[in-house]
Amino acid sequence: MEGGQLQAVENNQSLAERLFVTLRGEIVEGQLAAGSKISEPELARRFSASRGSLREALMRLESLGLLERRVHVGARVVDLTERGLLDLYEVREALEGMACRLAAQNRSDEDLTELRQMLARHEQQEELQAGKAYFQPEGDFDFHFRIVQASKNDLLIDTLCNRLYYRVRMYRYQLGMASPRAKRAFREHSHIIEAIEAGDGELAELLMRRHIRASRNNIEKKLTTET
Amino acid sequence: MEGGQLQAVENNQSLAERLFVTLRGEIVEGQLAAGSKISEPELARRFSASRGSLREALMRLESLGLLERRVHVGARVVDLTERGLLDLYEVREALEGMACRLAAQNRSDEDLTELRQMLARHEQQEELQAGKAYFQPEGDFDFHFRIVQASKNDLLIDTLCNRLYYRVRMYRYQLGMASPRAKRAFREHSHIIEAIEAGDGELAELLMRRHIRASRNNIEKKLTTET
DNA sequence: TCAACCCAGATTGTCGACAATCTTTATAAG
DNA sequence: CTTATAAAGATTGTCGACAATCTGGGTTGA
Repeated sequence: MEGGQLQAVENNQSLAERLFVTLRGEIVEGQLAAGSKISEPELARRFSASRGSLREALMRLESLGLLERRVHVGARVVDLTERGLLDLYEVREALEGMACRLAAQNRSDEDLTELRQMLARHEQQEELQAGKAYFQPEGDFDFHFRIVQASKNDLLIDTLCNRLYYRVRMYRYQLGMASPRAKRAFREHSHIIEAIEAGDGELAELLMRRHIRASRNNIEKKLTTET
Repeated sequence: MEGGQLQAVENNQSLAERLFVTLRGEIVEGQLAAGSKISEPELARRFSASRGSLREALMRLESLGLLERRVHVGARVVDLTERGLLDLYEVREALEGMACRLAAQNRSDEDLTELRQMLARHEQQEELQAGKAYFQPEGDFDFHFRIVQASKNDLLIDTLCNRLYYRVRMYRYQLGMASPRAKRAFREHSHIIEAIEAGDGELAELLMRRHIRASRNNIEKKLTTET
């Protein structure tokens, strides 16, 4: 348990905000173990901050669903369950499907060119490390992320990119989720972009939902056979 | 601006929690006007609470999307825009559609009987006040609410019932949304329940999405003709 | 031996005060 | 008269201390 370095982030923000960002990272990457209890005094000492500022950060983490607080008992990091992971996939299927439908309607030309560039980069990476058998996970995130932004629905963007995003990353880091085969994921992404370019929202939604559901089924199968 | 009565809620909760619930109600019903600035010292005095406790309540409200805070500037109640209302419908279409699909799979027998009872009550009410031309809005909420709970997906339930729910109510109260015709809404609800009972998730999702999209289109048309 | 009760220690909730920052108003220069 | 500058006032962010509550261990009684 090191003396904590606060990330610089943006220097002009509030202390509570920096604490929030730092702790969020530690929870996602598992340095603050899933299921473990949070001691306010201890964490406050570790960052040389007051309990008040720390508490503000904790409450933001709670609203992200990264920890649970109970009155007069304290905060615990959420624990990762198979059920929670599968639930998350179902919500993503619904929301990202809708995001694709809307992106096909509302995308700007700039959105489209950026998506195409991103896809090209992924293809290069894939060819370079063809043997490596898995996709850059961050690249996959970026792709989904970028599509959501093209939907132009602020509530949808906030829900997916600010609220569910970190939960997804937490599962990826700590349950080391099966990443779909690079080749197949690449082709699916490619088809989704084509549907978006063609303005076919119905197809774009269908493809994205199938894409996400395939991942979910993959995980579900792996979990039921392993346990 | 009255001296504020804190709702009893549950007496054994924290002060910040009670402040949160009270303020949430005032924002939803418009007593704290949309778009208006929040003065921490003023509100704290009004409830005879410290600024610290009040700030905790404000932060929870922020995470509900009911107010926006900017560093060193303060909090404002969100303002209601047509765009925001339409965005909200799109997110609900995606999430409640998925909730219906899952409810068809995962509902308990108890869920189903409660839904049927609820529908029966609505039919009675409707016959009683047939001329009144509009549905009890709370009844409609309850119906959607109850379906979501039958989905058994905790993340979905939390997102819809704890996060989006109050935003929906806020728009209903303050923009006095067009409530769909009672007769038609009732029939649509009835068909949705039948699909859920039959375990036909695909149909249930389709019907719910159509149901919500019809409301959205109704609003959209009304807004574009009025302005 | 086991259960209920009680006490001590620690943790969380709440408060008031101080420091940093923003907004507004008044002033002065162009 | 307009614009820029600067001081004053108010608001927000941060802190440390006190009160209310929970947790764990020990004691007492059946």
